[in-house]
Amino acid sequence: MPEVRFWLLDVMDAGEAVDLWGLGEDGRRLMIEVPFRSYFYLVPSSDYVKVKGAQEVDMFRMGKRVRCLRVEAQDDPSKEAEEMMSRGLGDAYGYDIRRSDLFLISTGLRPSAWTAAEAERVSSGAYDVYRSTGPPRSLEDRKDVPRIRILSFDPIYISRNASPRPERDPVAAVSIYDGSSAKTIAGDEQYVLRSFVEEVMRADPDVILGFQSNRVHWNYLSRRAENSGLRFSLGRDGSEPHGSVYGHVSIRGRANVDLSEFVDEVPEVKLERLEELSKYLGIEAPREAPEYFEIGELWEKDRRKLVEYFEWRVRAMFDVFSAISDYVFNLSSITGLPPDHVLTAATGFKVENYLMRFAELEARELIPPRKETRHVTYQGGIVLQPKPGLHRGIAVLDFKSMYPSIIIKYNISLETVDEGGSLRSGPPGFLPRALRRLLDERSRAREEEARYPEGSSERKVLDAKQRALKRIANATYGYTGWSGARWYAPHVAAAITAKGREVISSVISKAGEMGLEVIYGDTDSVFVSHDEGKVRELLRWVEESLGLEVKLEKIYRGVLFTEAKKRYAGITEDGELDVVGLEAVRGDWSEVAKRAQMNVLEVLLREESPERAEETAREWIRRVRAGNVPLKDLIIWKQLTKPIDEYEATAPHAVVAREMREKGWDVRIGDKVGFIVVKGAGKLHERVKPYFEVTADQVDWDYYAEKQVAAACGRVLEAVGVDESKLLSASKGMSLEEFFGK
DNA sequence: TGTAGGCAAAATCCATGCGACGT
DNA sequence: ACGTCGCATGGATTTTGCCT
Repeated sequence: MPEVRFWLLDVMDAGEAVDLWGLGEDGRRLMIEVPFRSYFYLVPSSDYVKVKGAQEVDMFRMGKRVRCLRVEAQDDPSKEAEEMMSRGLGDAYGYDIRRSDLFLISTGLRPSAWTAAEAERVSSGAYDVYRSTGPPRSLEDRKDVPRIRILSFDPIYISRNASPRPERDPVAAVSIYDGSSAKTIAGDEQYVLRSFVEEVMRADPDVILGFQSNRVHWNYLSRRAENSGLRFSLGRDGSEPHGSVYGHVSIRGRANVDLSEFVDEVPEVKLERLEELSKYLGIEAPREAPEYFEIGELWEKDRRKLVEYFEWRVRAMFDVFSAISDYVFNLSSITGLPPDHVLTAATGFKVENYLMRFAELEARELIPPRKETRHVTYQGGIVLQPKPGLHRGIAVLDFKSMYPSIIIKYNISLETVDEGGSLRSGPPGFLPRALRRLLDERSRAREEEARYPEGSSERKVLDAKQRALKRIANATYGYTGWSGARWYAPHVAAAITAKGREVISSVISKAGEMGLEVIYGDTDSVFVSHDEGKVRELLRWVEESLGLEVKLEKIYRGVLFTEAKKRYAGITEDGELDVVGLEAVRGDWSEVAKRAQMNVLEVLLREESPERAEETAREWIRRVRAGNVPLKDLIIWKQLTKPIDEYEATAPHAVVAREMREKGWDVRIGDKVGFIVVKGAGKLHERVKPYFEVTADQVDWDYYAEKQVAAACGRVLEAVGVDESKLLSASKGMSLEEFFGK
């Protein structure tokens, strides 16, 4: 029988079989049908329990060997397993895993990686169809990525002074880009939608890129297509996009990637906009991008400019994808989640999918069913009270991957921690073994990476791989404390943090004994006076007596602390400024306050002149009082974290969101609401307006001077003995009213 | 379809107390 | 003498977004 080799793109449930979609070695696209039956394990309640057709197998439960029955499901494994349990036949495992997931978990096939299968060709057309004649297997050693065809798209909807709504507003145009030239299909809506479908079928992409496509566009376009009686055939087999589990949209035979979801992987990007993401990745973005509320107007007044912008967007999506695709594909093959699902899936599910694969394929550990469990909190890391002021010559030491290392070193796992929290000795547990594999693979990737020349594509791929492995390893501790996890184990999470507190405490005491001054510390880090010899000795001591790796992360020429934990700013020997936790790095402060604070910190740390820093702050306050700041620097962005009507307190951003909703703007959970504070009486929430409605004469400049700029600057100046009130009073200058009022 | 806990800060909420005022 | 209205005050609560 001939063997077909292909790069696995997606898996689809097909009743008695699963359909594997892939890119063939010969460059042709293909679909292979593989027969597959769902199955689950039953730990029988007694030796007399028999299940027809079931196979006896040895598995492990919490590290203990158990005899199990592997039961092939006739139809619905959940129903059949639950029925057996209710009849008292035993406990069932692995019955609530989606078929396509179970297929990947049990066969060890990896999406976004090479696969081989014995198969016969059934038909040949736009893509080849095969039927497998033997079990497919993963080609673990093959690491190249085939040439992938990509198409990006971005639709333009038209509505005036409100968000477009699919039941009302038509699709005016769709910009697309296939790597050669961007174009925009415009005209009558029927024509636009039909041409879009034709373009997709003609380009036949493996990956379709969009921004907010899962949340907005597929639903919008599908509804408009339905509305005009058009079949929206975008799948390789001509099927329409369909809602998959949890808000993700599936397009058969292609990977539907919503790039906006990548923002969750990058905490540095504070606003979920293509411009922000592009800038972060070093992709050129237009200096003045139109905002969503201007689109309707621009379509009427300056269509050329609008189209130019949308064509920039589809090209930028291409660039974004080429910057992140190695990472996405690696994350996909490590976790076993298909490339279009892996960004949509929350962290916990990424970890869980990896653990399930490890459980079934390597540990032979039974996979517990997901159940609703009450959330239990437990104690976390130690945070030291910082010594306030400006310190010179400070070394920052931190543990390398502290929690993963602790889990492995102290063998902390479900099998080794009892409910009381005490540790038992025993063979390496499930969690440590699963982590060990991730970390070993990561070291291998890093070693291999070093063998390739800087800038080579191999190096880039391996770097993406090691980052993806680190991401999963670091999230594993948190996973054990997540009440939604299959392997939810708060006592295990608590044992991990307890060990963490123990080791960091011993480092702190040792540093003190050695005569190093400890300035601050948080969870896995300590800030100490930088005495080179002693620091080196301390590092050696930690590695020898604790068996954990600590590194000299940074040396600050100067570092500034206030009395607050988790907030500081430092300057390194080579003049690089770090700002941590302070307003300047927060997404919910106005740009003017952030810039002013950053400016003050620069003067404080670079010039070490509190006087000049104070003067800098005064200048900013004067500028703001004079109203000499562009409006966009006054916007305060806050995320809507729940439905507008569920807020117990009258939060300013919720008030603005409600107002926007009433005017027809689509404001949803997760959206960031931008507002500006305007003049007026009463509470703050009575003086806020959507940022795009505010004019300069309405702005409450005093609010920005006092509650934003002075507050942010005062916070850092307080560390060098300058009082915020002094900052305000001296620069305020008495108004005439105040003067005569006295 | 939610990795975790620890933390700062702002705005709002709410109980409390005080004085002024009317009956 | 008593009730209550308005207002200030200060602590508790709500909310967000950061750090590791």
